[in-house]
Amino acid sequence: MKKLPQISEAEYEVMKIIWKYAPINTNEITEKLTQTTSWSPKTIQTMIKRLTMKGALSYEKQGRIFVYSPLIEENEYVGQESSSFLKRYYNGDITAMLSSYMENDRLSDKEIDTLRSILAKGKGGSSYD
Amino acid sequence: MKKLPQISEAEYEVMKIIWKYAPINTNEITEKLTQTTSWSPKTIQTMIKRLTMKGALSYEKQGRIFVYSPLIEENEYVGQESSSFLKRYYNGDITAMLSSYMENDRLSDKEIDTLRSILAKGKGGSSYD
DNA sequence: ATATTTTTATTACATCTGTAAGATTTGGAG
DNA sequence: CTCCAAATCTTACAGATGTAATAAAAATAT
Repeated sequence: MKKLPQISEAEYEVMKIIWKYAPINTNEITEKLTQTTSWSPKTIQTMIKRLTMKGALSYEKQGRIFVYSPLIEENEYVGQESSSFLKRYYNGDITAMLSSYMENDRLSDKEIDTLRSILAKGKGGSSYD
Repeated sequence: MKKLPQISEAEYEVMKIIWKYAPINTNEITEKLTQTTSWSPKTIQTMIKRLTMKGALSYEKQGRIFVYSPLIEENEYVGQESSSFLKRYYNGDITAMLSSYMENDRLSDKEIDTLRSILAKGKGGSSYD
């Protein structure tokens, strides 16, 4: 697997918009983000620029404006971040995370149910031989 | 819940040692960390200093040396980080994370089994009334 | 008491990030 | 063809982080 670029927290917010709406131009990105954040258009501009420099975005010139598309997949990126998060805080063990959530009562009954049914779809129950 | 200090990635490595071995002095911390990292003792010193300034560590002078103890709980800190991770990447929904792991075949059979049994301990199965 | 060693404190510096302002380029109006 | 408004590019700057080196303080040996 190729090495994904390092994306900061604020940059990630920009990526989310682009993943959702690409191809999308600067103004549209700015419009979406000013609704959910307090960033100035200049700040958003900087984020977009940095993301293209980092190789996270490609753009196509359409007349005067640039239209952006992601160069990395959301799925892949989130997967990488998840795995590095688990490694750092749970020794790479997702069962340890769940376990900790259970023990600290951070799961609602509904969530437990949902998790059970997600896991039920797995390859065979544990009672098979 | 009180606001925990912001701890960087490298600082967190230091915290892990202290959580595990506290009360522990500088030399012992340095010894442990040079075994697992490539940091110079000076660097480790800086981390310790910053952590005390941030209010993550307390120390007690024992003659010439300082002996450190954590001021924040590992559990609490990891919990906070987990929750902010989930919020950022899975909209705060841990079931979404698990779901994504299932769908991308990132769980081994063994892990699925373990997860099932962790969840089995929850309050009543979904098939009860 | 003083020199030496050990420990802690101060300073350094480049990169990354958040947060923009200012400069420049260029497509479109006239 | 020229000028303007819009879009992009360059520059700025403070705080956090990684990574130490240097300076100062203090305890111990002599």
